[in-house]
Amino acid sequence: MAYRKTPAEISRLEAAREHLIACATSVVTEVGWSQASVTAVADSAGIAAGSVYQHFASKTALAVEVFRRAAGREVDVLGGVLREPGSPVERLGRGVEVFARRALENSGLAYALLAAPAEPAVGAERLDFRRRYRALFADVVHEGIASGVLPAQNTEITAAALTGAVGEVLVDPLGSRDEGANERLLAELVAMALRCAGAPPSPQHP
Amino acid sequence: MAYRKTPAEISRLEAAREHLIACATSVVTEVGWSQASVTAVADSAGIAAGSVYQHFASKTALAVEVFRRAAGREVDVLGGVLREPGSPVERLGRGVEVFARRALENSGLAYALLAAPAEPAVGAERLDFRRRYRALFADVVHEGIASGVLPAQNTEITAAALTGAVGEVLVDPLGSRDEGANERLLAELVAMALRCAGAPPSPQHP
DNA sequence: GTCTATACCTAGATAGAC
DNA sequence: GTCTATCTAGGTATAGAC
Repeated sequence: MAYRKTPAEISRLEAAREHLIACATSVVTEVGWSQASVTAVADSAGIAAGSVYQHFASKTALAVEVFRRAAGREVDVLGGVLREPGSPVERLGRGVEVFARRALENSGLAYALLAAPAEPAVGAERLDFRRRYRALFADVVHEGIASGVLPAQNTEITAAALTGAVGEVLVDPLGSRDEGANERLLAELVAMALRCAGAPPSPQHP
Repeated sequence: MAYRKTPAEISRLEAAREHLIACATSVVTEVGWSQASVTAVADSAGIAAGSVYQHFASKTALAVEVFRRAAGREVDVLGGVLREPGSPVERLGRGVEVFARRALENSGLAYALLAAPAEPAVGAERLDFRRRYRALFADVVHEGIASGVLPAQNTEITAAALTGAVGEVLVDPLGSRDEGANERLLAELVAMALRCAGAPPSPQHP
């Protein structure tokens, strides 16, 4: 009679795998993809380098999994915000604010997702990630055009600009990093985003 | 009596060095930083790998020089366009158009300068490069505000957004690559940039 | 299943002949 | 000064003991 894994064994394995992914994510967040060697990740997870290969066929496979998990969370959050009630312009503003706020608060991860040097396989995931971000923004802009609150425009370009703008501000943080400065930065980013989409100037952003 | 290099010897050496830089630039443009090994660059220049070290102390030093030359040219071109006669809004539009056009026409180089995975030393140069681009845009936006044709805004953020937006469109080219599409893309990028800076809608971009 | 030890490969850099 | 040949370091992946 063939041996079968018990549920307990399966969940132990999965837990180990999840732990490895979580530790790898931390390492990448702290030192970037290029410095996240198999040895460094294994050390962080408290296992031997060789043991990594019990869970992933290659370092690349692990890196891709790490990227997909983190990117998926960010896309889900942004998607959720953009689907909340409100006018397209309000939702667009909140979406940009949430995107940027999360990036500022966890800049290591944001940098890893958006810009940090990485191997080609991760680069391909990154392209897909940015496309999904742009698609989310483009949908809201499109809604705004359809409902007449935004002028006609190439929604792909506006969405790409919003993604690129937040990324640019993030990668090379402007000015100081104190709390007040971050809040002002966010407000000004949102104002810029609304202008970019063609929303009429609002009294609170004179 | 000590030996001195003759002028002819000096210029021959400099010529060899320049040739090496030019070939390295080509290689980087074609295959990116990470694939531009010393061997590949030396082959391209028609010399042995070891001979590279007659001209540069390390691969990193060569890479930095390649980056600085190319980035310096781009900054000079953009600076020149932004200083030509015209209103701040006109100049801003032309600047974005020139930036994007050059990037589209030589996308390999633009990608290498703006986004391609690279070693840390090149990454540092890239940060500086992007800062210089942003400073140029920020100056024109500032002029526009001072002369009353643009609304008050954080010029650093607007400038960062313009840089990021063009980079984003560039790194993942939208749509087809035929001539007409490129021209439409450029027109729409410029329209987006002017909205982003808060320029009033013009009749030619309804 | 996990560890230790190691094989293997790539790529930067160096030494010595010519 | 340039080439050929080689050294070395760092990192992925594997083999075999436990």
